Amino acid sequence: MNLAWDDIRTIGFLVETGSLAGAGAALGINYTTVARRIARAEAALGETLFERLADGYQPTDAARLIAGHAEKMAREEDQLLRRLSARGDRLEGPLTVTAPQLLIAYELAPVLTRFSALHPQIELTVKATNDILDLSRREADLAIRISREPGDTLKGMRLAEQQTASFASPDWARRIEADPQGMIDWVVFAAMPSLPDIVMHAYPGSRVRYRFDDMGVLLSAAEAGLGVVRCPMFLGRTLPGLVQVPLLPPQSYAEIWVVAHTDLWAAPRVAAFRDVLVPHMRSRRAHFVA
Amino acid sequence: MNLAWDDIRTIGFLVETGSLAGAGAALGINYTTVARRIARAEAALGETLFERLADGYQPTDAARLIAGHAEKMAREEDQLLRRLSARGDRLEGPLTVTAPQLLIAYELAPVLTRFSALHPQIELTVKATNDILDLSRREADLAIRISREPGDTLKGMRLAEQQTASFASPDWARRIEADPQGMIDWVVFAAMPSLPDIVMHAYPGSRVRYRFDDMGVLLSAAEAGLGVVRCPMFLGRTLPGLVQVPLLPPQSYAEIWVVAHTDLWAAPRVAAFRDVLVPHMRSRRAHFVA
DNA sequence: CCGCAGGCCTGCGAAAACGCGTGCATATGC
DNA sequence: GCATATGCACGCGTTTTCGCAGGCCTGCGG
Repeated sequence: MNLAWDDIRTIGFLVETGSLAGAGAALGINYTTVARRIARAEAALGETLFERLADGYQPTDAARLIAGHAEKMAREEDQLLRRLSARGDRLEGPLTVTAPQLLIAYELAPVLTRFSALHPQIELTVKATNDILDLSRREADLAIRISREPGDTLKGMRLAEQQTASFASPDWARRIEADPQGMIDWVVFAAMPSLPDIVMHAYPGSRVRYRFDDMGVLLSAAEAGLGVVRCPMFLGRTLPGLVQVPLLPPQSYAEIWVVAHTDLWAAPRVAAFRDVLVPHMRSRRAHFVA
Repeated sequence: MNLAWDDIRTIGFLVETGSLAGAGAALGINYTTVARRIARAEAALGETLFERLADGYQPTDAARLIAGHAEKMAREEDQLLRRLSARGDRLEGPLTVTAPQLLIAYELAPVLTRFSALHPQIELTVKATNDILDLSRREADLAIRISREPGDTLKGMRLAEQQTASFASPDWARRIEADPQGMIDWVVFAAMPSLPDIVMHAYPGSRVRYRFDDMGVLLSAAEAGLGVVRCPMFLGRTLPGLVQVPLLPPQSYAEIWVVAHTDLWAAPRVAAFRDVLVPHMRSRRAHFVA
């Protein structure tokens, strides 16, 4: 009764994904190989680990037990890899950074360029996504987040405070100036239930014209003149097709933070990135507030 | 930079044993394979893990770091295997029991016979050794120990109290009875520094004649008439060539315990063994004390 | 000085593991 | 009712991994 560690790992992935194909993709191997490893593990244990059903592999209690321990072993591996990559004082090798798309596109691009120029030996991977990647699982080494909390086992540093305001195309801006009490179209984020009371009270002609579930599209719509948008100061100020309109006074918004796992915070590559990022953001602090 | 779990495990063994051959033996694989896995891991990490020296593989800091995490992963695997083997309500499969040689030879043999007869489906392995096997590492499922403490993460049950007394060949017994103040030879355990004060005081003719580092040999020497021996009651009473002599009054000695890891204590196979062991020992309690 | 043992590297052939393509079963949608 | 997508089993050929045997180096003891 001997169980290979790689088979334990495979069982964990299969329980997690629920299908041979899913586990294979996650492991970067062919699904046939997953099936063979399961068969081998079952033979080694003399126990059935999965029921072969029409819609996939259904784990037995034994498989779930193994998966639980595989999870813990995987956490241990994560920590090992973090510590390994934190070692070594050379500024070379891979570095993965994540940040929201719009922040990268309109604010951080110069930081990336400058960093690459300064450290050509570091292979920089940028994950532009609004998803909160799991830094414990090494989905990224460093994250720039729009959130007040650095997170659980993470170390963080505040880069900037932010405010939001209302922006619109120059055409809309002129119209509002001419007739503040007239009809005003807004384009809003899909999740937002309705316009703020303060707007409805001061500008009763306001109405929601469009909803979008993507901030980039939302901003394009505003630039195209579909209506007024509420967005962070830095976006409204940066986008060429938008000007600020006085419908909404500047409101406090989530701060911008840079965070990394405690194990990696002081690692040379991560520190080098911060050394470019932090001065840049410090010099642009005024850009994010009214 | 991807590291196979089996390679992590291999690195752990190599750091622990210090040589390819040792790690290979511990893993049950050819040492050439160990060398290849190390080479593969080094390539994957882009880092040297071992210095190839004349007297073996010397781990670098990185290898030691990996080995530390491999250790934790191995503990996790141990726990997994314990829990897996504790599952299942069938009385079949492997069971490993350890106990001191002399206890097995002179006291537990009937227990083993009876257990095998009762549960022929259970493949019983008996490790007869005075070494304290690590039950956490699954070196055995159940241990019978002569010690007052069940141990750390173990669950235990006292089987019997014990006393020691002095025994010798019938020849020596007669000689002592005839002339208690005459010269009396003792055979003692190598570790014991000298005869107890109580003996030297009441029988000043006592002297240490031989020392042995093995209890079995020590008893044989006493049976052969080389001298008086101090040993547990049950041994002196059981061995055909020995009779009790009044030099030493019965003294309290370490108790006999049965212990198992908490995870395994209630497992069917382990419980079944206790169900044979405990009544047997209970019925023989008087055998172990004066 | 030389044989020997421990420890390692290398090349070769066998064995195991792997990826791919094909085919089958079931569920889903038009 | 038929086409399609998902998910898996099986067989084949290839790649990788493994064990084995021979040889090299070093330190040790006769």
